[in-house]
Amino acid sequence: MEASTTKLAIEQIAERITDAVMEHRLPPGIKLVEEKLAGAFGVSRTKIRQALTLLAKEGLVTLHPNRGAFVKRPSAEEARDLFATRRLVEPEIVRNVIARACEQDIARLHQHLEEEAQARATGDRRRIIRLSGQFHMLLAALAGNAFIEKLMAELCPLTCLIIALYDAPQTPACPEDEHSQIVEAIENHDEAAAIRLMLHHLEHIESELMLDAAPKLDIHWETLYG
Amino acid sequence: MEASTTKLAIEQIAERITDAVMEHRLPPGIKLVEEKLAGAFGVSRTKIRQALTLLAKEGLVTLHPNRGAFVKRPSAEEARDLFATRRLVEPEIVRNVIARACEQDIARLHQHLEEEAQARATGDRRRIIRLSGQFHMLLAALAGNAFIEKLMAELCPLTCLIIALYDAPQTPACPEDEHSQIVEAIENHDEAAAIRLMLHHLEHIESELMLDAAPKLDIHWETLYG
DNA sequence: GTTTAATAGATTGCGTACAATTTTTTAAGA
DNA sequence: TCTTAAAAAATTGTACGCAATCTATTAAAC
Repeated sequence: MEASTTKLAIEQIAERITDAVMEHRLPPGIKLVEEKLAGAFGVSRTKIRQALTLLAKEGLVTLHPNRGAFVKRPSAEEARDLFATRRLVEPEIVRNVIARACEQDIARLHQHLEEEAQARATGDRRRIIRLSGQFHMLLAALAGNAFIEKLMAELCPLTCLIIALYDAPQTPACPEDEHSQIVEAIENHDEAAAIRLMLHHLEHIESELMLDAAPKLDIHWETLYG
Repeated sequence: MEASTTKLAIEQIAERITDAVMEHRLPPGIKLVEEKLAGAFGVSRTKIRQALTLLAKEGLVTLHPNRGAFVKRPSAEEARDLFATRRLVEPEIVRNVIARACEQDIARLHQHLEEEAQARATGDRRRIIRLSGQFHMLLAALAGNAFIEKLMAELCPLTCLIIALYDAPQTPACPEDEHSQIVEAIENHDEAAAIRLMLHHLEHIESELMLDAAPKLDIHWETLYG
């Protein structure tokens, strides 16, 4: 979130904030002060304001009138709704990717798996979380339906947020090879297997959450800039 | 779109513009000049600008850098993607509504059907189109999943836009009783029938579009304020 | 008459300033 | 010491103004 030399468009600002949320650098509930962001990005508040309305529409940020913008703290019910939506949509994504992915698309998937492996190897936990989300965004992009792609581009960052709030602290970042298995099934055009693996993967993530317990209350200031 | 006395929030401005699009008062491709809108709504351009970025994120408006905002002209491919998405999502909506709708919810549905009938009786074509879209938004709201509700709140106005672009001119507004039949099946907790009727309804709408022909090119200035 | 260039006009992009509101700090009272 | 009240500081909401850009008009050249 450092100041940059080139002028940033509001979408880019929103994207940078989204990345920070996905990497758990901006924890749920934290206040996003406009002036601070303006300073950090080297633009005026006007642009920050537009980026924040964008993120609010996206659902990643909550706007309290006269009180400011806060990174969303999804409720347990929202978390359940989110996974229900993903269970509905992602099998369709898998179907479409199998039906229309070309070699280049498959190559991109492999390249992404490589990045994930690398992040795991170097123990870069933040990057692992973000890349795990972005794997599903990439799949959605390859499915060739702009509406579903856009939906997943909203649901994945929110999923990262939910993990930040409800994940058991000792849980390992993400199952090592579930993404690879899905890609493998896609390559083999094994629709049934790919869907089964996808649903298993989603249920796996959701099951490790503690949605019945109270969400983590306060912000971990110590590790915020760790 | 007349000037109002109370101060409008940007969401309200966006909603008013959305309604105008749904009623085909703002046709696809028309330019939305910031100053004009600011005058019409009695606010400064700053707020209009935020409303437009919101609508652009929603997909109802296209933003051309330095050239302004235009009501979107969805391509045939986007139209097909939209209906594919609706065919995926709306059966799930029907399932959820059947599972969890209370009497009050059913009453709201009947109330809406009444409004539609009234609009049909008075021949208010604009209102019919908007209400037809809003029926699906209401169903989505009753399904109890915030993400699906939000998705449908974007897809329905876009559907109106697609109808404006690709509908055969002589087509009657909307099949008279398909909405009522869906509500009836929901009331009877007949999931299979409700889903079948919903899919039939969607296919009916899509089939009446001329997605293979070139979209209507220019704006009907004569009927714009009719 | 058509094309090209130059000018004038309109519109968008964005920073800034100020009012309205909230939050924090300080002080007084119980 | 804990409440409550008042003042100060910080932050948001919004309009305004100017620079940058695009569009339309006019004039010139061919």
